Amino acid sequence: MLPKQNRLKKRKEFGYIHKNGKRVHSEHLTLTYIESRFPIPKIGVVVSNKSGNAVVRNRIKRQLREILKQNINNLRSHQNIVLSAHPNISECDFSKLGAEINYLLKKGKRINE
RNA sequence: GUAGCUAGUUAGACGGUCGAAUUUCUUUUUAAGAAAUUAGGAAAGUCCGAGCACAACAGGGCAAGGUGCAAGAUAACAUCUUGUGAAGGCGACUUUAAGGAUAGUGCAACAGAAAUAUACCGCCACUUAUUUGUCUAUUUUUGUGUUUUUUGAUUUAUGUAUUAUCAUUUAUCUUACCUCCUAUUUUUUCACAAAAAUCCAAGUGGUAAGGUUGGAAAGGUGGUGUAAGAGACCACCGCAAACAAAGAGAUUUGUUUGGCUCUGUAAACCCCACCUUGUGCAAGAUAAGGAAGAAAAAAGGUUGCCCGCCUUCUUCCGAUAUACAUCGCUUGAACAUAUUGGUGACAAUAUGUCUAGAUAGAUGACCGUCCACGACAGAACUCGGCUUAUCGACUAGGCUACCCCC
RNA sequence: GGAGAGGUACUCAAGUGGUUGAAGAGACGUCCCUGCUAAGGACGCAGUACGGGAAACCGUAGCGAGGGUUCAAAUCCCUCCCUCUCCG
Repeated sequence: MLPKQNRLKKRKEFGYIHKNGKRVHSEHLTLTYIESRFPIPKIGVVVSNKSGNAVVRNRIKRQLREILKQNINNLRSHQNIVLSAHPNISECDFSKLGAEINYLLKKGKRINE
């Protein structure tokens, strides 16, 4: 799990980021990000109801959070990130998800060089 | 040994690295460290029943809805247990929305003479009229015209037969392909015309045996009986009612009586008996109000309606603004073990335990080893059930049928 | 988490037990009309599966799926599946 200070929590925050943020896409994921005035980066994960039943959705969320946790020290400060999964996400395994997230973070220039 | 029946249990294991939530303790002061605990048999579907919370849920009536063999269990139930009836299985055993159709109403297409009541055909008796020719029907003969095979569908009759089926057979319709394509004759079928022969009507009453249907025709089979017939009578079977016995009861057994009353449908309306206030934790609780104006008849609330009951409104100003919070929230019809009572569901007593409580939502991610290679699947206020999904593994000094050996 | 509504042809849909060939409209296909197209007109369309037949045609199943009640179910009852809406 992510530490509590790094989580996005409020419904308003998710709505604001979805409305005003910039997006980067890959085959199974979408990364939405926006600048913020707090130095600590905050991350939220979204998996829709169409991806599968509750067990599948929970496992995907855990795997995505685990990958983000490994990269959290490399992330640039002053930003909020929402990672959304596409409905066919259940095809991917752990290593493929990690590759996709790295690709997205580099493409969106979210990582400290 | 094979095939089953019943009742249950379980739902990968071990190790390493990195993390999350709750509680407690310690140190430091907002963080860190340690320890303990951290998802199921269905957590699911939300199909029933309760707790709990709020709303004057006081109360009465109507409407609406639910349940439906008996006795019991339970906080309650559309649940469970033990029995009864019915159905299925060689059997162990399983399944069962199983009250009332003689309280009333409705519906029952098509077919059929007739659909819950009738009397069309037929059968029988009696009375009246009466042999005539027209019509009609049948048969025979003659003449004219059409058709003639095969397959399929529908249909008539006969035989076997309880029916069904099967075999033979009659007629009509459909027409691909093949053969012939000129004419004549014979036979058969149908249509038309002519001739000859035969039969003929109406009414009253009795009867429900027979009449190609249909899911269903109002007891069945055989006999007696009769003008013809009939539960009109008899034997056996079946149905219904009353009585007696057994049982707590559903019901069972026996005896007597009955055939006027008697089709099916209540998962159609309905009747009988019993039950139901509504909304649902997004329930709800915790806060800051003040001023002015209107007002006794209306408005609003209380369940769908009526009675009844309860409350009061409008405007302006201001406060609260991470209320996106805290509580509700987990000690409970709880769990484990033992004893006792009960056929059993279950209950009582004793001892012990505290065993998820998140809020973008924790209970995990990755790696390694082993095996049978891991199914269905994720708590969201809490319980009791039902239903549905599910790779497998295992248990019972349990039970049944068949086969083999002693 | 809680409360509801619906499912009939390619699409929109009618049909609440009974001769049903399961209305109707659009779309689609064929033909007519026109020098050509559009519009218009006619016909066909529960168009599927299985069995029989050379064919015409006949029989059975089929209204989201599976059971039940009934002589008879798209319709009545039960259980599942799918879609949509509302409650901060």
